[in-house]
Amino acid sequence: MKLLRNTLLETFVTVVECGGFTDAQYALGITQSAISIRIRDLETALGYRICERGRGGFRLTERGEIAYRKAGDILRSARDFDAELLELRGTTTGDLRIGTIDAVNTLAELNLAQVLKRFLDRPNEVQLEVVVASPTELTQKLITGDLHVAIAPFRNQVPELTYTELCQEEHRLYCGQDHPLFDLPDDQIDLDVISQHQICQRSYNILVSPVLQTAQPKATVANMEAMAMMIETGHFLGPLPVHFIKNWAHRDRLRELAPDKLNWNSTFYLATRPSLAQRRAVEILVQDIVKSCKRGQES
Amino acid sequence: MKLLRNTLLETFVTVVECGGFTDAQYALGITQSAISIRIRDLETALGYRICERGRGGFRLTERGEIAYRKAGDILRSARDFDAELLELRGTTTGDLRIGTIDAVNTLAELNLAQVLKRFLDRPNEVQLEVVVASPTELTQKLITGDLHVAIAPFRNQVPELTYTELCQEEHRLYCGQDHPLFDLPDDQIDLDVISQHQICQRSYNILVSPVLQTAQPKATVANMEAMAMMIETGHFLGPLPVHFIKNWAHRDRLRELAPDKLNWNSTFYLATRPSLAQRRAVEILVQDIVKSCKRGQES
DNA sequence: TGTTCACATGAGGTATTTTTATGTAAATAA
DNA sequence: TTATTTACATAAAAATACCTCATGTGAACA
Repeated sequence: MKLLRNTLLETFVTVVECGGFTDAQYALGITQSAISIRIRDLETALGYRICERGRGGFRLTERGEIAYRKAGDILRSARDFDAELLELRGTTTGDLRIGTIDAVNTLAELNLAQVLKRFLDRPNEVQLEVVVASPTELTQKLITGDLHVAIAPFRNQVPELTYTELCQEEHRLYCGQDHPLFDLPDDQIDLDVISQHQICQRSYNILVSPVLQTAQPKATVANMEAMAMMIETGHFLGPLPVHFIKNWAHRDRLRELAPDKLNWNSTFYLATRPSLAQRRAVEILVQDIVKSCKRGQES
Repeated sequence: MKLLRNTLLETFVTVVECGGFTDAQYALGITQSAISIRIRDLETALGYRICERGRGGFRLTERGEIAYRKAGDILRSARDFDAELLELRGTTTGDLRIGTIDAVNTLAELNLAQVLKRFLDRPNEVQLEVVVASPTELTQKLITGDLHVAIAPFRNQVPELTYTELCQEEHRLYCGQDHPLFDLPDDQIDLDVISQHQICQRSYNILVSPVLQTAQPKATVANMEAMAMMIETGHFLGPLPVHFIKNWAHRDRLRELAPDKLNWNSTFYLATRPSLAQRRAVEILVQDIVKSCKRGQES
């Protein structure tokens, strides 16, 4: 049910996402002619062409590009508006857009999958959407309203958002089985030896180089699996979360290096925009997450 | 022309503002029955009653109150959205909501009336709205998008907004003709004498008491005319902008006190939200204001 | 050159919305 | 008490908007 329905804008956005009228038919549940008319009407209202279409392919015009972005924004806030008003009725409804960094599913203390399961088990009409991005992107998306909640090790906390501490994540340094250090006995491995080797750096979160005082890292990755793969090549050392290794298929092909000397902790936070915390759906999910984390730490 | 037209919400907001269906007919240009149906439809969609109506008078329910506020917000941002998309067409259009503190019209260096005149003289379809409020309220309204630009002596500047310095405003201390100090020769008036008397304090802006080290002020006003009237009672001394006095009808009934020792300057700023500065209408107005101020200072 | 693809257009029908006319209930007046 | 007015609700008819179906058009491609 839609309070703030706007057929023209919704059509436009769907058409862009489907890459043309023909496919959008099925997404919108109307015929291609209806779409054609709606887009024409929108263009008439705007006074300029928003997209080129036809046999040559579908393409947004320059202005159409801007219009598309703005339309997406306003439709998102319209959906939130709907949800807010409908929740006054007593039901839990609307979109719930959650963001995390990658590889959170193996964080035992949090157990996000379990939390989501519990949330979905409750009677509600909420539509979940999960986005994976870097902490910086998550922060941005929270502020613009793209996301309702996000979970990540937020190092730079901004005043617009509220943060709740969730749990710790321990990182250690690893090498692959083809790496020269793989077969070296423990007593021959110290920081000096380690610092002779190339490090693969994650583009956010743990910074290894300062501790080891190695040169600029030759490789940078923005994803945990990518990091694991780079390490598996045997060319790089790299930090990985302990919980991640436990679930990594080839964990026997990786070796921890000086775990007692080299380990880093990052704190995971749950972030929300205070104004959105009013939404019942958001409220419930946040409580679920926090509760799950407390339980995770006790056990 | 409306891109994001929402008949139900617009009807609701108008009905609330008109205080009932009957008056809203004329505002909306439809019959009372249509309004009745629209409100019923909105209530059906929401699942709860938003207002009590009938012979006993019109009244919002508790939830209706919340819905009304949220509806106002979303409609405002919908209008802004419209304006942004329509301006891509090349025309200058949309709402332009300006906020100031009171008594800016006599600020010779700024000459806001002249600026607005010039703006309206240009060919455009912009709808102006001017709001007068305190700096704190103006800041709030800018952040929420209630206002596009505001002019005031912003002492507490927040990072969400951008500020442009405009001009200075000089305040001096005055007394009314019935005040004991009114007829005292200049050489008998010094800070000690002055500090014996009651001060009328403005609820924001110039703080007189710290300088004079007088007791807590007995009277507080939130408006320049109110201040002038309090001073005219002969019971209070109070600060007023010099430019304001020049245009005050009863300026011969007021007397400046120790203008060489007691004068305060406040700096006027123009504040906008960076994201809104993109709007052509906002851009043009801001340029007009800044230009007018520069001219004002030269002459 | 003909065919196909992706959209545009027009006629006709269906849905939605509005108006007109009238009904109802509460407050006020007689 | 009863009549009247006020403010809104409702039903049916009228008007309008919207969609589908059938068909047209023009660019790309075989």
